Amino acid sequence: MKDKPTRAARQPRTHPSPGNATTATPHEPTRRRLSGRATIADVADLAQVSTMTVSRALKDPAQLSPEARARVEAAVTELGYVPNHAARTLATSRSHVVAVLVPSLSNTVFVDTLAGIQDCLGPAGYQILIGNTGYSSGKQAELVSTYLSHAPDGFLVTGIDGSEAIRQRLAAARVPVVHMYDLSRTPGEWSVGFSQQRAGFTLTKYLLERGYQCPGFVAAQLDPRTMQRRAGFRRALREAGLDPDVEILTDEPSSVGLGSKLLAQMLSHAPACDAIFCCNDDLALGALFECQRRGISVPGRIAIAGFNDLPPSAWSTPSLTTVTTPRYQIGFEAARLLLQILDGHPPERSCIDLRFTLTPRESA
Amino acid sequence: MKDKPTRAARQPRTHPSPGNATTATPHEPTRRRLSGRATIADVADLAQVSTMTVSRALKDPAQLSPEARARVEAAVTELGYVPNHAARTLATSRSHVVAVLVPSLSNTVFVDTLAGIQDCLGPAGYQILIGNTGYSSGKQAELVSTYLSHAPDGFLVTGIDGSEAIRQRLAAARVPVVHMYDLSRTPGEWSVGFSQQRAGFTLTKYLLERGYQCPGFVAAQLDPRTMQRRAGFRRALREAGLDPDVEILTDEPSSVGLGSKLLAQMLSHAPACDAIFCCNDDLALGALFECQRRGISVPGRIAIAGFNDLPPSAWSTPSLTTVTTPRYQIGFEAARLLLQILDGHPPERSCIDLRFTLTPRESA
DNA sequence: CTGAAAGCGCTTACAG
DNA sequence: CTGAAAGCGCTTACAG
Repeated sequence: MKDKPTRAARQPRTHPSPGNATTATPHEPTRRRLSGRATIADVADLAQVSTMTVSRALKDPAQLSPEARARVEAAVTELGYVPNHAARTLATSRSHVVAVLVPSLSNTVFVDTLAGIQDCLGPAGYQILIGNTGYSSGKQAELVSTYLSHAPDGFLVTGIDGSEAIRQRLAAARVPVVHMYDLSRTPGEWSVGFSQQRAGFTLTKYLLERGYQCPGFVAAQLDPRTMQRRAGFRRALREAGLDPDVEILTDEPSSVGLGSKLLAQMLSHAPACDAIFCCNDDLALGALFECQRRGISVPGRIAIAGFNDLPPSAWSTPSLTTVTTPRYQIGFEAARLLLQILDGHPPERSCIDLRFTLTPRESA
Repeated sequence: MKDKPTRAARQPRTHPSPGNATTATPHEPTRRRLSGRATIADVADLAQVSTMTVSRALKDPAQLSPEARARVEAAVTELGYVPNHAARTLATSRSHVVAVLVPSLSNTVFVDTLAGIQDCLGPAGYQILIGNTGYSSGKQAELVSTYLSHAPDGFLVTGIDGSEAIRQRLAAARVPVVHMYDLSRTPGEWSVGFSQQRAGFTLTKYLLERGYQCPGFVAAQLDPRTMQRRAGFRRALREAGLDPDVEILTDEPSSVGLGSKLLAQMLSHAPACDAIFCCNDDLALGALFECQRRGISVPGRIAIAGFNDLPPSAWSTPSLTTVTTPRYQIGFEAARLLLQILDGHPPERSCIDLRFTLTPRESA
């Protein structure tokens, strides 16, 4: 009696009658759980092997004898067996979930990045939990806590930059974190992106080379990446001996409508401004619309440049000069880096620079 | 010996020394699991109650004596205890995960809907898994399978419309499904949205009332919702005794650039066309850009109307006449409906009509 | 109001 | 190449 295995004691189980070992023979309906799904034990019974053998068949079929493998495979398809993730997670303490924190989804920027993440992580069997922080560090902290309870295997984040407290919670949880979009200067911190500062510098240089005398900087949201672009703008102007303070900054959320508004402000506060560097394409598009509304010629009276190269920017009239950013690649490579870390093969460089491209078009 | 509880047999556990029952007294470091996280057993030990009492304290504190509750609460905060979702899922066969299938994230339409879903489901303790089907029914089938293995408590879907096979897999899994965006005509099927057909009809009627003689329909992607709008367009033209066949349809993915291209096609194929109904705002914006490029006056020579009222549409020059859709509300209400179903309190009506609004502006 | 026991479905050493 | 046992961390009846 004391040798009776736990499994049998836990629950009566109907077995296929011992006689029909061949898969072709019809057998009694296999017992299912409440969930309605077949379990690994059902497969094992039907295939006449132990649950472990089924487990092995699933993760490394080569380990089995051809016969056993064939029987397990047949049982799996016959029962429509799908592994239960919760059970696997509990047993392995690997959730195969990655938490992704992005500051916004309202333009295509981070959506492209998510696509890259999905394309890398999906085939590797990972699910992603997407948290939209709305550029708020309170929301960030909240999401980190929530996701931590799901025990993700890793985090992919944009814009944790602000809060030291959040960084510490993440460190305490000993979960690997890859930062996206900017290049980290903190040693030992993984990052995939490009130099926001250099991108801002490059675009501004371009404007100066085109002969604009008084470029201005227009920005909203004012997240750290935007501020880096601004730093690049200022550096270029200073190097050229020009006034770096022609700027309109607001922490309102970025939008096309806001771009219209900010263009108007720039025009009235700095009438000499002959070119504006908008910290993103949405703002630039709004600025362009406002110029059209007022009959102001672009780039004749004022040049307009954006940032990111969103899809509409190539089609507006005039088309928008901008900086093309490797958004999809950032997601894909950040995910790939995380996978390498999780597999115990971290690369040497902790900081992957994916670069940006200046894309001159008609507006500047 | 045989009475030794399983837990003790499984793993040696260090208890706080029996003497110091008060929470203020320092105690030995509590044992943690490999995962590094405290477990319910750790909390139980520290609070000197059973694990079940902790479990109760977490879900219904009122059930406990004030003393026990206080000790559990103190232990929870001291250990930073966070419940393990995988264990809870396994024990309850409720995953607290909802799978959401959307056809695209590349404009703000479904992003708004996701926000609504999050805002409803997040506070209720649910996580969402977001699947982007890319308007492909193959991808749909794939995502349904993948997500089914995560045993979501429910599905929120847009555009399963196509495949009967997918509908059946979902039905077989006995998981509740709420359809979003159109109103289902299939009895017993939950849906939250508005009548796409009526919306198409209403916008077309408006164009006719404004005196346009030869409206045309421009559409891409050709998903079922787009085709419903087209049906509304055709009905309105037929009722007016006009030719409903002025149309350019393509199954290419929708984009601003494509809008420019399709406007050009319409102009050359149907020179008499004096108003176009674009099946979404991206297409309409592209069409507008193309008119600007060609120096064609809008709405003078040709009127342009869009669909959805995306944020830029209010700001273009001219601003875009369109149909405003309750995208956020659709997500929120669909999620709320799902929650009601999961709680065993389904509403009587299976079909929730959230309506649309005609938004006339400058372009038509 | 509180607890002992068994179970959820899987995997990890450890044997053989 | 294959299996018995124990464990992952929680909850659900069932008792008292």
